[in-house]
Amino acid sequence: MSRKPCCVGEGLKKGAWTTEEDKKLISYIHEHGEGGWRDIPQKAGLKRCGKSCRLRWANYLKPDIKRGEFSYEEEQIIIMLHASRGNKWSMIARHLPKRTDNEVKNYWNTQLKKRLIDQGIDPLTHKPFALNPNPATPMTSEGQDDSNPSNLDEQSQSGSMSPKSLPFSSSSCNLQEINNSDETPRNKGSVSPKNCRFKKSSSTSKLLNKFATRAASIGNMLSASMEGSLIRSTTLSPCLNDSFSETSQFQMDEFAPFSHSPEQHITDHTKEDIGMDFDLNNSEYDFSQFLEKFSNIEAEDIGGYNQDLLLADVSSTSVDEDNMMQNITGWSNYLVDDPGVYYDTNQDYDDINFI
DNA sequence: AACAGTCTCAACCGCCTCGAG
DNA sequence: TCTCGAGGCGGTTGAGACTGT
Repeated sequence: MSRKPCCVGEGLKKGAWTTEEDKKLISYIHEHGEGGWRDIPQKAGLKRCGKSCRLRWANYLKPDIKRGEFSYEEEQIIIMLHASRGNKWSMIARHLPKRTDNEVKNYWNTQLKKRLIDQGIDPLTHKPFALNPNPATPMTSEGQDDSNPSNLDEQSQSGSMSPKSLPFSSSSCNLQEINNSDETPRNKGSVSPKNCRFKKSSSTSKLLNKFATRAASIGNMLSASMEGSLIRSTTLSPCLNDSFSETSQFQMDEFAPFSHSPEQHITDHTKEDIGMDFDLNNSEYDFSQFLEKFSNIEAEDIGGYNQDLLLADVSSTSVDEDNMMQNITGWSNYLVDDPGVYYDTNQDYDDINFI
């Protein structure tokens, strides 16, 4: 059995729509409403197939479509949802009011994907292409010219520094490199949420800030624990304390996403600093629990954005330890690595730890 | 100014899903 | 339960705009 193609027919027009055609379609839909797309062309006097009409309406003519540049918040949402769900453009678009799946898809393919590649991250897996065995020369604000394309290429090829993400690169929060270092993380690119803060311009940013902080912290803990060489709490606590106190005022006691066993090689001191309790010996973690906990924190403080919408599509998938680690590392890197990242003007570049 | 290369995004294509009969 | 078709979805294409030489 073969299905006849939707859009075959003599004299059917293809290609760009004219304003005249647009007017006809708009007029018809205003009068009769959406639906029954197969019959619309004939009734509206259009030499187009119904499918083409539906697409034209849905992607372009619909009155509540938002066009133009994507905001910082929208970018972050796309990246997060793509990381968790892949190329589910319609699903992602549902989280971006007034954006169409086609627009989101185009934006990903033309902008975000390239940006991730520039940063040495595989846009398909959302993981680094490869860890850089030779960390790039530490960066300073001096001598960096973002507008210099040759600089950009070198940086992207090194996989260590995103031109667009300066001064806060993903590298500055690269957990694995931190753990491979003999030096204290503080001196060699520790995960410092304070240094990797988002704009505070919106509720969504606040939400993302919190998640970034959490993810980075948890990533640190898991990574250190799995290597059996836990970073001393003194190296972790400053950034955590800073970030938690400044960005969220979390009630840390309430946040214990993976709490089960007290038996682990995390020192009590560290746990205290982190403010949470893990069962690192448990082979599986329910990542959705983490998200659920996260979404419930300071619900009233999130403002207008619908967290449920953001988190609704995160399935309750149990992941193994490796996946958990990769997810957290990847997400935290994304969340702190963006050209729109807020830079605290009270802070010197010297305070920023680059690898 | 002319040309070539690159980028963007609207539109198309073909497969999939789901509901009606 | 099966068939059929409308609508939905993601991948791909290509025309036009843009940029560099």
